[in-house]
Amino acid sequence: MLKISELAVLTGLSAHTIRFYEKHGLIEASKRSDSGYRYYSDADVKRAEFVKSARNIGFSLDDIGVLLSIRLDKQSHSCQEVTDITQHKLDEVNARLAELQTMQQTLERLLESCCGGPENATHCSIIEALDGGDVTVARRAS
Amino acid sequence: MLKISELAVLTGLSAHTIRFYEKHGLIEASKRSDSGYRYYSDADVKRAEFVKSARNIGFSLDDIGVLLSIRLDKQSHSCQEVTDITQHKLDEVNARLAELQTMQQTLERLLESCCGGPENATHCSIIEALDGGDVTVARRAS
DNA sequence: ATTGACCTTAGAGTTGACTCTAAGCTTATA
DNA sequence: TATAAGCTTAGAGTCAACTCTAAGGTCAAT
Ligand SMILES: [Zn+2]
Ligand SMILES: [Zn+2]
Ligand SMILES: [Zn+2]
Ligand SMILES: [Zn+2]
Repeated sequence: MLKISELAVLTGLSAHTIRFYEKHGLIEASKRSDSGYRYYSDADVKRAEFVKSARNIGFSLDDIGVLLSIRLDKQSHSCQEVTDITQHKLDEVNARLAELQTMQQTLERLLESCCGGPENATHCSIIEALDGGDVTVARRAS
Repeated sequence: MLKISELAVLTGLSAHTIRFYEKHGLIEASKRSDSGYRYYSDADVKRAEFVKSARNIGFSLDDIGVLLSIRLDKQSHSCQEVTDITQHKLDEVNARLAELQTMQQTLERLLESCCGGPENATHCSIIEALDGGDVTVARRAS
């Protein structure tokens, strides 16, 4: 049975974050000492590590809640439910990637066009480009 | 001289957002009617379009404030100041791109491994992978 | 017995960029 | 002239995921 700071070291989450996740139903301490201290069993640790893994991949806390409920009762859930969540996340990631790639290209193009020197910016092609409005549009969809 | 809703149509920003940007020093209405209505000159429109362009590229409102002050007095600023901001933004974009690409790969790998079918999830390789913790790590740096 | 490190809680604060509300003027159209 | 559409303000609310604070209780070691 680990104390919260030990679980924190193990997972790389802060104790604050662990309590925060508990409040949102993601992590549990199966035991409490008489004084109220949280104690985490092996199963609790596994669960916390599951949460951390899902978080690392980029799943939202809400998604993780659903994934946890599937993990907890695999019999009552299908692979399709799991792939639905995963595919949806991938779609989000791809959409954001496309936006960022457009931004990247625009920024690179702007950097190439500007001399970057110490002289004054009266001739600056970046300022000109922004003034002209001839920059590619790529704004957040979500 | 345009009213705020006309500027909104022109820029694609909402009137709310235009007022919000004004509060943050990004957009100005050079005239007000006796009743207090904002009126935007051609120069104001250009400025608003500059802001919109910079926003489209992904610059933060703070960055845009700096870019505007350079635009306003090009004599006193250098191309280097402009490229510094641009390069810094590009660095951010590249860092986030790397994270998202890792997420993308992991999600794709997970999706390939799962049958996605309607049968129950007792054998689900996605849940297994999250349980095992063998997922690539790619979390936000900023 | 006294440090000092660790734990508890409820709840407030942070970030960035909006987004909306309420209450009340103003202006344009019919 | 009445109705609707549009404008004003200050200020509150939203989102996600933390992050921190205050005030106090607990525990291990000296
Ligand atoms: Zn130059
Ligand atoms: Zn330049
Ligand atoms: Zn399956
Ligand atoms: Zn599966």
